[in-house]
Amino acid sequence: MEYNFREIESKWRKFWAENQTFKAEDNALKPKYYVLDMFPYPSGAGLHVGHPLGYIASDIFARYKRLQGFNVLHPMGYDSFGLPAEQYAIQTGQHPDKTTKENIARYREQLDKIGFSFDWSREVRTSNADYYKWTQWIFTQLFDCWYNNKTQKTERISSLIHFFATLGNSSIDATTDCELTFTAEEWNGFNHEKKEAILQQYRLAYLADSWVNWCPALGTVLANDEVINGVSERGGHPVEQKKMRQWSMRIKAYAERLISGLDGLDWTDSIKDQQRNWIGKSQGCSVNFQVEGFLDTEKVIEVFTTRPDTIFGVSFLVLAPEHPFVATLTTSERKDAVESYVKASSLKTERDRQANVKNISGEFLGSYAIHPFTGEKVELWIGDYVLASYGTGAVMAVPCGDQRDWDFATHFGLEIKNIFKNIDISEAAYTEKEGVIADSDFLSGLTVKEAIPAAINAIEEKQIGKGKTNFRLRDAVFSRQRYWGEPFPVYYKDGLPHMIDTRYLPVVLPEVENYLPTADGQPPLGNAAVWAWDTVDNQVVDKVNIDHKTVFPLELNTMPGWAGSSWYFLRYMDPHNATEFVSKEKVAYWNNVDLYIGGSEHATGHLLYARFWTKFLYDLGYISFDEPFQKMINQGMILGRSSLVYKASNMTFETSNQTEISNLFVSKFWYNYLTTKKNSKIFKLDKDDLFVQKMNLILGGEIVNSIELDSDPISMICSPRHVDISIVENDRLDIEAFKNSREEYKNAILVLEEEGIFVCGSEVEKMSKSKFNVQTPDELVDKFGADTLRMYEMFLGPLEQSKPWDTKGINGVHNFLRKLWRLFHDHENNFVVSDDAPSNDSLKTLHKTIQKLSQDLERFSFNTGVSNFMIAVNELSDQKCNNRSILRELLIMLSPYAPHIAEELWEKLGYEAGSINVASFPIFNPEYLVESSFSYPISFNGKVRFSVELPADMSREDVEAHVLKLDKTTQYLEGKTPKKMIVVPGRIVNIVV
RNA sequence: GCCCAGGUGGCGGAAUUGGUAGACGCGCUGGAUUCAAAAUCCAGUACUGCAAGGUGUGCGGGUUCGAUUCCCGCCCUGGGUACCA
Repeated sequence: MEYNFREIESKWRKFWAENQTFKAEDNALKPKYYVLDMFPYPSGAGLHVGHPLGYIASDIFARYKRLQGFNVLHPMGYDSFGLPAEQYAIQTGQHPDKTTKENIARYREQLDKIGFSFDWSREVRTSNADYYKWTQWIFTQLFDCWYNNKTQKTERISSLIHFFATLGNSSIDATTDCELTFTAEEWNGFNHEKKEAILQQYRLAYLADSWVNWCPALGTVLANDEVINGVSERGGHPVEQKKMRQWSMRIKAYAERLISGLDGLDWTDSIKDQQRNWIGKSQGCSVNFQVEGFLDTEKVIEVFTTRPDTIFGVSFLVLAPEHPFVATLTTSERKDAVESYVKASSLKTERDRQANVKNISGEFLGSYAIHPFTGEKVELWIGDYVLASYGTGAVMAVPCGDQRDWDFATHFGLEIKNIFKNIDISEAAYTEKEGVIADSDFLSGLTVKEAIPAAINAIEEKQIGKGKTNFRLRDAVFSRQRYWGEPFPVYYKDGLPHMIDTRYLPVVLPEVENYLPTADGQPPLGNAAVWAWDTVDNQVVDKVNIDHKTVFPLELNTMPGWAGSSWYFLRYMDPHNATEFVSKEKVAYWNNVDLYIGGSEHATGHLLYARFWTKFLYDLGYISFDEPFQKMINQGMILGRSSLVYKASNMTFETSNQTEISNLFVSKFWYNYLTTKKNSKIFKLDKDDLFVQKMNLILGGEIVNSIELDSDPISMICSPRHVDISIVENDRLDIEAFKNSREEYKNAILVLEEEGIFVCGSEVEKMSKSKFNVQTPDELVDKFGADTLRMYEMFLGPLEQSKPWDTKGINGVHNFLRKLWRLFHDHENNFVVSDDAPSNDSLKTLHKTIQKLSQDLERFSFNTGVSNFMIAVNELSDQKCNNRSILRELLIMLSPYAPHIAEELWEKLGYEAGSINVASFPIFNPEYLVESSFSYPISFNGKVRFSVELPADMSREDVEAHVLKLDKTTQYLEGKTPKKMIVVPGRIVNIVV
């Protein structure tokens, strides 16, 4: 074999590992470049060809940056806590740590085969105690901080206590749930419990009773981004709302910075938009409505609106059914109806509420609010289209300007005031934010844009509300009722949470006998015997020692999956630091991630949480930047191409000797044939029909007389069945393998095509085990080599696009590498290169390639990069070029894409092994591309007719004169005089007739 | 519904500031080599037409000497989101 990729690739993998070729030095002399792949969860299924797509791209870029003289940090590790390992543990009784390690080993084996230039000395695993020690540490820091809105900065809780003790809380602008106002004297008079309860409402990590997404099937709480359409992201189980005491993260505090920070990031608009929508900033104003019959200032209904300009269009107010005032504001006549409505909506899950968007429902409370400007009575309603958890849980309904209010008003026959000048609202609300306001006292005649600030002014002057910004973003629930996650460094004393001193971290995950919740419904950690905190010896001790004096119960929840992944990119900079989560020097040198590659599915989860923690750590001065990922590329999904066989169904065979015909599979041609028959309403196939004849041929006699096709238009003549793609090649089924693949296929009758082959149908869909369309990288590496796989995955198309996987083209890429090999070898596979001066053609090919390749790499266009290598090798082969100086440069450029073959040939060229990784990327010299002549396309009215070779430096005027004199020009002019002539030197000539 | 991305041969895709649409690869057709096959090499391959030519980048308009590229309207596919006041 000439190009022995198996030998070459194993040789260099070994070399790289032994020589630690890709170890990144924490060296401040070279400029740094940080290339990171999104943290993988090591699933039991291993990698399929879709997974390494991004890794290959980032690896190419990392290697390219090394060639440019950068000190490259390109690490890999595992997000190794998580649900699947735990569920597997529940099923099999195996410790998740064991199965996780096995999965990681398999991942590593698969990754190693592809030749990535990861610095494995920096590997991190979130489930390692020396990693989660620092996750716990960060949690304690969050607990110890609050957010100052005035300075837009995180501060230590001690500064807040100082404020409280000297000024009370009324002058503090903090992100808080605290509604109580107190003076310094009052604060100083509070007992410890009361103080701590108040502080909880300020802490960034806080314990609170909150409505959570409870998933009974998984037995745990889920974050908002883990719930998709009312079911769990993992497993698709129903989710309901439940009030539970949970740890939460006050991410809301950072909402403004999380939105504005997006502007400086080099991410796709689509991800930025997703984050913006998720955070959901809306600017508006709060307005207080007095309630009729209540002088008590406590009974004021506060609403939030983004359209204060429509305040004179208010015709009723709607409260959420959960609004605290509902019971008191309901009159006795309306009591029964309102109570049953409140009860009915409390029983609805969030999903039901979402599903019934079209179903308008609500009840009149019987009481009235007072319009703050007109003094008119305004009906009070409840309706479940108003959400308790957003804004104030109450809205001022303006049916003329809001479609939901319009629908509600129309449904219940409520008044619809029109406050828009010359706008018809009889069919629908007018929701555009433009136009002129009418019938609105001091706002009349103003445009919407003028009226909004004018209304806010008036509202503020009247002291019935103020301009306000609301966010849709909710605080993130941080507790999970699971075993396989980071334990909280928290014990409980008198019902209050206390942090374990950071000196004693990590608090190591205890052993349990089983991974299910306890009989009394506690999380799995409730099963642990040794799970109490001894505040004297500062260690975890047996629960029997709990005395609530010096030994206390520990937290039973664990942290969610996103805890460990919110800061892992920092740990890679300093993975073995035992005294800090990352040293200041190292974080200052490496800074944030220059290039982050991963899927877009983390848009509102990981990518938001990691930004939040980064801003937090930045505020505290631990790190020197407040955005973690400067540039991000989201690779598209690789879809599987499934193969289908067609099982005959809904066909009735009329046979001469009662032969039972079942288990019949037809090839693609016959599938199309039968479908066409049915579609043209031919339901009976006679003896002279092609398919009947074919059947008799197979059965060996005149057995089938006719076939009846089911005439029901819905029924399918043949039902497609997935077959394993490993027994199909180029859509051709391996019939033997098919029959042996399943018991029921043993006696299958196959109706083949003319050529005696069985052709499968195909479908492009997500890669999954159940569709038998999973392609693992391992098989392809075995068959073609890692270099071929790397280049082929890149060759498929633009990185960001999702595309179907199809191995059809892989031969083309493999042939390219063999052709490259032949450039360096003669027919007998002897290594032969020439030291002669290269030809001008070869220099031109080389420099054209340098130019295109650099441009392609800079814009992450890896697919065109591969094409350019192919073009270069084709041209050099045609030129019979084997010049060392040309091939050397070509190899350097190729080494990021196909590192193994590049190393091998580099060594053969006589350079030091491994040194191609630190060679210099060739410099483009435009002189080699200078052409003496240019072939001008000559077009008439924009249509190209012919071309003519002219000197490249010919002036515009000369080109024009020359072209006009040509016979062909005269021919195409057909006797007419040109109106205008456009000459773009070096580009085109266009003659307008 | 709203937001975002995309729509180019038989297929994956290319065309970087508006300038020869279909690079490169697959597949297919024909040929060379071979006892034969694989591999390799050569030629062809958008559609239509015998040809000259005509038509072509989802559809309909527009700007321009010239549009896959810019503008307006629409259709389709994929992703996100969903009573957010």
